[in-house]
Amino acid sequence: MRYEKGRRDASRERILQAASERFRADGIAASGLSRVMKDAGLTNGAFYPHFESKAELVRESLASALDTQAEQMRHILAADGLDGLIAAYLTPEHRDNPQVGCATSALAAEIAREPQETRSAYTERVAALAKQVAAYVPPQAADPEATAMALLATCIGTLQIARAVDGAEMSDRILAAGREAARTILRTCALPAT
Amino acid sequence: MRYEKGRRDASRERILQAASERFRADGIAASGLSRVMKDAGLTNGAFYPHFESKAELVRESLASALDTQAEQMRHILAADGLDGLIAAYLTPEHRDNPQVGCATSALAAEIAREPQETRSAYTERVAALAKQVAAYVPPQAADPEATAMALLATCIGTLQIARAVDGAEMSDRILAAGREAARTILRTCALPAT
DNA sequence: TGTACATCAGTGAACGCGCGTTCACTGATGTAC
DNA sequence: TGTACATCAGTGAACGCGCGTTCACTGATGTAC
Repeated sequence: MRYEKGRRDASRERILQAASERFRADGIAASGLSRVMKDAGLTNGAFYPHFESKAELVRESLASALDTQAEQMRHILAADGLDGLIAAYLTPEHRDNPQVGCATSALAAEIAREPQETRSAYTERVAALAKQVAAYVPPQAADPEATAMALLATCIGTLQIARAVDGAEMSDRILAAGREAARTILRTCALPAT
Repeated sequence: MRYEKGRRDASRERILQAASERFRADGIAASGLSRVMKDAGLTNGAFYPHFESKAELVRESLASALDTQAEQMRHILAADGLDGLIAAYLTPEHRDNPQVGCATSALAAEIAREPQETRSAYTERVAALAKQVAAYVPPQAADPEATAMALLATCIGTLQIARAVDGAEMSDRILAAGREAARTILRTCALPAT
């Protein structure tokens, strides 16, 4: 090794972290590689020894963001269950900091336009997330994974609309309505079927 | 008039229509004006006599798409109520044709990054849509507009995840879970409070 | 009715810029002796 | 322990390209007489 052992890996990690934040903040298409590399403390040309294309960076940084998110959710669920997850997800803080928030909320529409390999990596992780959440859904639910998926969808849709509207008051009301709806889904799946 | 009366307006309308479809299909940042103008059957240079910037086109075409959507929803609600709306929104057809579908599902994250004027135009229309939907929410609901908003959020989040994942089977299951959750929100808001 | 003119929506080439990508080169470090 | 060398992560200029935007010009049409 001509540089300290692990330097290459550390650089790669910094690029991934910078990219995943930049993409969530500004969108994938609107984010240039030069800016990402600058955020990572490197220059343009150092990109290609680490990744073969922007598409690969998108796939890897998305996977990394989703893995981090899964771990954070695991802690929240273990500590405070689904009510804790809803309360932590649908907050003004999460709304106002997309760059460190849920990748699906920030990027879902762009992920849908990515190549199959990226969408496949995304799908695996969403399925795993749903399984994780499903473990905390009341056991009386007919289909815990479907309930988990719907709960996530409600949270994601709510956060996106809360981000898109202008006016703090309306945005806060949207968050509150989303929290209420998410809890409703939870409460109702535990009731006897009608 | 040197050209047929109304020709200018017709061109403007074609540009707006082409833009709103292109943006929903490929995203705002990833869509070039040259391509939009070509879709509209015009050349590059004809853009600026109609709009002062891409930002203005985004604002106008988004407003146009949302107005069209509001009218379509009005018809669906009048004919089949909220169950009809849920059934029409969370379909494979809507999922597979974003270019003519809900602008929020296709563009929410990008709208959040637009200038205040655009977000304000968006907010007005979302509020109007929520009012429209709220009129069909069971009158026992504590806050019909909040329920309407949450219903829309659930539909939007579900459609986005269904578009982002790969694998038709999983995507179809997500749509089904979303339909179920949306109906749950509706049914439950009509129950006496716990 | 026929002709000359004024109008202006639309044309298409060009601007500077940042994009994703390539590549010849640098220079800090570990290794060999 | 000191010196010469090999390595390779990173540098930074350059590539062609499409972006948003500008502008001198065209030519089909309505109007004036």
